[in-house]
Amino acid sequence: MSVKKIIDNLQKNIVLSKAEQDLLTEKFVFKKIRKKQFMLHEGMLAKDVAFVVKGCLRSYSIDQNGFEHILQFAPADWWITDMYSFISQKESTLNIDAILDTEAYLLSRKNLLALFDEIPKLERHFRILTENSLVGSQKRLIETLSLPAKERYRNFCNTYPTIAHIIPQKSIASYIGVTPEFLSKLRGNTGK
Amino acid sequence: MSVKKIIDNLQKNIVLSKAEQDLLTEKFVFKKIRKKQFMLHEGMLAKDVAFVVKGCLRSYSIDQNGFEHILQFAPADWWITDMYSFISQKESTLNIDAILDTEAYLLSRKNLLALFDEIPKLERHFRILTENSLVGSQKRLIETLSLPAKERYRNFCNTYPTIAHIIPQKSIASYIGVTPEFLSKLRGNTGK
DNA sequence: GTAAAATCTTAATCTACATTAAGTCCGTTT
DNA sequence: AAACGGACTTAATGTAGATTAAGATTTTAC
Repeated sequence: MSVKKIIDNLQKNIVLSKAEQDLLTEKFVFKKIRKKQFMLHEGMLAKDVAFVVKGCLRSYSIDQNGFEHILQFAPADWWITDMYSFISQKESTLNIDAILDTEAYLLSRKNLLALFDEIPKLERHFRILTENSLVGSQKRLIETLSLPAKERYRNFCNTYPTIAHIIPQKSIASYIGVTPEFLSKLRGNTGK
Repeated sequence: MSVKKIIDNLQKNIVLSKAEQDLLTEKFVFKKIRKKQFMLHEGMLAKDVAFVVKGCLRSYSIDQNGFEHILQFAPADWWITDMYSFISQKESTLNIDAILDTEAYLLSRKNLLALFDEIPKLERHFRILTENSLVGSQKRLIETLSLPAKERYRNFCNTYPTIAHIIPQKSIASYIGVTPEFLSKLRGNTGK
């Protein structure tokens, strides 16, 4: 079963006994999310964090003018949620939906916090996970402030090689912060 | 002594016994960093994380064209380091220097990791700290992608009310991602 | 399998912000 | 107190990327 993928992910940072592995896996709920279906709607509470084993989810906000801005893609082996809502349990500002047919394991905030107390070293894994997310977010922020669109596109392709040629280009445009028309022009130039 | 400020900061998320407080505080090193002095140079290792008790530090990168991009300000009660270098112990991509005469307590990576093992609940505090930083970084990323410069300036003033009128305007411009000339024009419009 | 809808491309025009440059107002240094 | 460099302003000109619009191509739905 693909529960193993979660265990493998956790064991990147910590070692878990068989008993601990069992305790963990029974808290995850398997779910299929078909293309265009939502895992989280803006204004709801982010009850769960998802670990994707197949397909791809994305998180995004919608601005005053109705434009989407994609914060994160989550292909296989990535974690995704609305961190703000998940940790504060206040209304989310993000939407999360599937851009491909997706399979994921969901873990509720309540169960995660309970697991932190039952398996203290689990807290280490999620601290490290969050540290790495922070570094990634800061790196992207600096890039957004300092690099022109063409290089941000190149960086996107390096960060998400597995989905760069599968997902719609307008999603990539929304992620790197340009219009689909402009991205189309950029790609036309280089022929890539 | 101002060590108390660190303890107060930590006790926002966890409760510490007197013994634990003592164990902690002896690991922190007090340091004065005068205006324009560096705490970290690009290419060095970020050995320490700093907790600022007075003044203000900033972290920033310098792009290919020599322009500065400020990632974070750290006035009193804020933590600051180059997270990438601090957690990976690879060469930093950021500089950290003082924009005001500053007093801070430094904690080395080595001592922090030792403390995580000696006081497991400390890991919780830093997980939560990192979670909040991540939420802040993601919020700013979305804002950078979706809001015009004028509103990003307003948001800066809300995030850093204590320093908005003390630090040079060119620093604010570098943080919100515009030239000093354009920020000057923005401010001229509203008279603020 | 075909119609409708969504996505992608191309091109003309427009705008938020950058660049350049010149001048003003500091706070420091000597 | 003069001289200096750094910070801020103003204004003319330049440009990366937005907007609008129209057609071409691919995907989805029935």
